[in-house]
Amino acid sequence: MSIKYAILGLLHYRDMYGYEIKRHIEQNAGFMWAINYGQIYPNLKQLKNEGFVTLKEVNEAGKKGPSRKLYSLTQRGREGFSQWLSDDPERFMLMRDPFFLRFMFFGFGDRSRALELIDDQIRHYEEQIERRRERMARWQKFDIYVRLLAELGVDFNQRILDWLKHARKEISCAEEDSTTASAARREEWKGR
Amino acid sequence: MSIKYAILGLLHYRDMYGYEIKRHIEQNAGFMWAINYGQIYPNLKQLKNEGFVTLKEVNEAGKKGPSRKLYSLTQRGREGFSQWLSDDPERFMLMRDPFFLRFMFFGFGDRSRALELIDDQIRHYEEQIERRRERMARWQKFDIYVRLLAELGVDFNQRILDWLKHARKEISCAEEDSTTASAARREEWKGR
DNA sequence: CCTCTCATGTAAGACGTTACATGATTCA
DNA sequence: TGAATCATGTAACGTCTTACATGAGAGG
Repeated sequence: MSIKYAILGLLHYRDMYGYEIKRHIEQNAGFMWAINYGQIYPNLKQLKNEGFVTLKEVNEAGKKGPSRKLYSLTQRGREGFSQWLSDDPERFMLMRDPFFLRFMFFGFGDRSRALELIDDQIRHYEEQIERRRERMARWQKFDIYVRLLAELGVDFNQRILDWLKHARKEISCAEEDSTTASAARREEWKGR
Repeated sequence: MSIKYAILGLLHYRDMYGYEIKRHIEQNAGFMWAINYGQIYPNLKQLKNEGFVTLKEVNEAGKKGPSRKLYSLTQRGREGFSQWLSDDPERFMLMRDPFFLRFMFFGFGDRSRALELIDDQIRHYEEQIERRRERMARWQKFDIYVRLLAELGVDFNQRILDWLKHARKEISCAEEDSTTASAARREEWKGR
């Protein structure tokens, strides 16, 4: 399981509390990690029981917002993390996406509905790219690894968007000719 | 849950048995779906109980290989699938990848080990691309949607490989200068 | 006063993975 | 005879998601 290690990783920057960890992961690794409290809090508890983190401080409510539990890395946590970091990673990427799965079977459904869903997807990725551009600045403060990942994230978004537009064109023109013209369009997309 | 719908989708092509369904998903949707028997067989059972598929035929052992259970779509299955296909998809893509997660924290570990892991990854994606090229021909027999997805899969692989090589260069040259030269290399990569 | 954001947590259930059990056929 | 592949399945375990419960502080 790697959420634990994601938490340990973040605690290298500074001591944090659960709510903050979630926000961090969403903002900085949102393109590869969906996270929720049902994962954060039980994992923090377990990490504490295993001696990887300690509860450093509890800000009681009434001072500045509600109570917070600040967690801190222990030596053991640092060592465990370090070990994990240099292990061989287990599995490789799966771009598991409910839209792509549907897409694979669009041929068994209505073409106009397929085009609608593609348009929704295009809109979504356009917004996504906007939001990501706004956040680009914040990543410049991080180290080279985080910046490189951010670049990859942006590039992926743009690629998917390009592909969606290419696919849309390809599909809506599917009648006219199914070999020559479409092959030309495929080349056009590849050439970017 | 969408594995059920992936199964219903495949049964649109022809009647199939569990083992065959797994093989199909691995070969044709392997870049987005990891599948195992622990999912296939229980799901087939459930689909049968819900009336989406029927057991059409049982090839007993001893004739041509071990016994097979051929499943077939019912009218209800066709309708349910059709409904799902035109629904709005729920979530969006996460490229959840244990390597990328590690990568994000390479700054807290050993740089030479990081470079080793990157090299392993480069090797893996190079092999992956080779294998995918060999399979490219088989996708030409499918409809436009499957072909478009296959194109995306290939493109993604290539993109990740390019990025890994770019990252490797960037990291191994990280001492010399941390602003001018790296900015130039970043532009170089973006410009492809 | 009411709603939003901040903050912590739990419980139930859905989903996915791994390991195991079984047995036939094919090919070396 | 032994190993590989084909074929079906289950049980245990781990992970993830969803929904719920609670309550303080800030701002309109």
